[in-house]
Amino acid sequence: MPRIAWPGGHPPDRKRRRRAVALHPVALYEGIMTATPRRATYRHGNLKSAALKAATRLVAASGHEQLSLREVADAVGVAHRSLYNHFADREALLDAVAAGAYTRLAAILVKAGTPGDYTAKYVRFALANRALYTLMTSRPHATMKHNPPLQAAVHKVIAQAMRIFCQDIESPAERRRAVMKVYITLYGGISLYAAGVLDQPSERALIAELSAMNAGM
Amino acid sequence: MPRIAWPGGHPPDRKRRRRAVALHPVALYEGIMTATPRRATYRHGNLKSAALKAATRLVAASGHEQLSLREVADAVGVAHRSLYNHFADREALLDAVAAGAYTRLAAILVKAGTPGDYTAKYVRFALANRALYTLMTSRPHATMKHNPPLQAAVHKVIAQAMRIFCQDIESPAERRRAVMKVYITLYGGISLYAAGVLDQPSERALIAELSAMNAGM
DNA sequence: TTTCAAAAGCATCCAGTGGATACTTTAGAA
DNA sequence: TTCTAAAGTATCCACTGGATGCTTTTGAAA
Repeated sequence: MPRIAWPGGHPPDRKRRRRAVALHPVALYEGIMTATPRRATYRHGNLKSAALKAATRLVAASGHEQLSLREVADAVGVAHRSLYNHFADREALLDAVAAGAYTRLAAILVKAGTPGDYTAKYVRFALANRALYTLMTSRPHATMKHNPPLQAAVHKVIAQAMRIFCQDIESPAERRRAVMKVYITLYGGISLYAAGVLDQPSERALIAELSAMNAGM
Repeated sequence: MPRIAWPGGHPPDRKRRRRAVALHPVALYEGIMTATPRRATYRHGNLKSAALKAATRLVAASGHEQLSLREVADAVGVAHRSLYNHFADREALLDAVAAGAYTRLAAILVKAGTPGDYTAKYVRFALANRALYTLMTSRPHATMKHNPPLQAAVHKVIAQAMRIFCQDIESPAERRRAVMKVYITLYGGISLYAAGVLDQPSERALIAELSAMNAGM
């Protein structure tokens, strides 16, 4: 069975090819038997970080449940299977997106000086990046334990809360307990607000409310 | 092109048929050209409520994100497309499951007498039915507004909270605000506990903690 | 400088999903 | 008794995440 050489395995499938041609009119000039590379070089060069950026953008736009690997691959001009060279599976990609978002959040919280300030910054980040915040809080806890980069990013956020909310508390267990009470109100409040259940007060009013709830701790 | 009559449209597809035979050895006695009905009667008779029960069981077992229509259809012995005669789409089925769960929860909360009692019953229900609780709280708020049965079921739960937590409050806006503060802590606390973030105190300890947080309201 | 293994690409395949279409059976009202 | 509408059915479609086996390219060892 004679087969012509083709860059990267078999010649492309008819159906997908027709769609590719429709999307890339330039292929019309190249003749039907010519490969239509998505890119000048065979190697992407920067695929991992490019994919991460694209995935982050897509998650922010449409939510992590909608995200498909093919969508990400298309965005960076690569076959969907190529992503598996850099991420074990879809979940691993989402974990990486979440880790990046936690890192960004931690960088913001480092600059917080008071409980009210922390609350305001945390709430503003969550509401300005709702889909990302949903992704961050949806990563299964068991998964995190086996994902050092993600765990480290989360830890940075928690460390800032400790610094701000637990200055006077000695016992580590008590410190952790106090932080968790803070997160209960933050997470509950943001979730209900984002879901539209809270009669839509202003962001400012929400922050004031949650600050007050956390004041006594 | 001659075609033999077949119950319900075209003769079955080769591949799926082979699998069906493998699952139902009784078909071996019926000859290859005989229809192998999944059920004695053509009409199911009770499909809507049977599908609802099966879907509820499957969601409770594996979570609503895993639920597939084919799984539900198989469980009640019906073609997956038949479910569309009773539910507009997958989301509508999930909405119905959620409405049923809210109704069950409301029936429990009617018997609550004090804030602590309400909190305990609510938390116990949520933790005993975690996957269902996740489904209930994940229904988009906008969807609820256009789904009267679901909205009514949710309203029953809120009405009980009003009765218990807002006896002394006059202003409707203030009553609603107070209830929302209660839900912020309940939802936040249950979510973090279920996610395994809270160092796993006992259910009893969680209830005590959340009751205390809601005491001052 | 050449060789060659491993990393990073690729087309294709596969089983599964939600939904669409066009068909048949059957209950029950006219 | 007839006949319509509701409730079944098989099949089709586009799409998904993941598996396989191929090819190109890089860069270090020889």
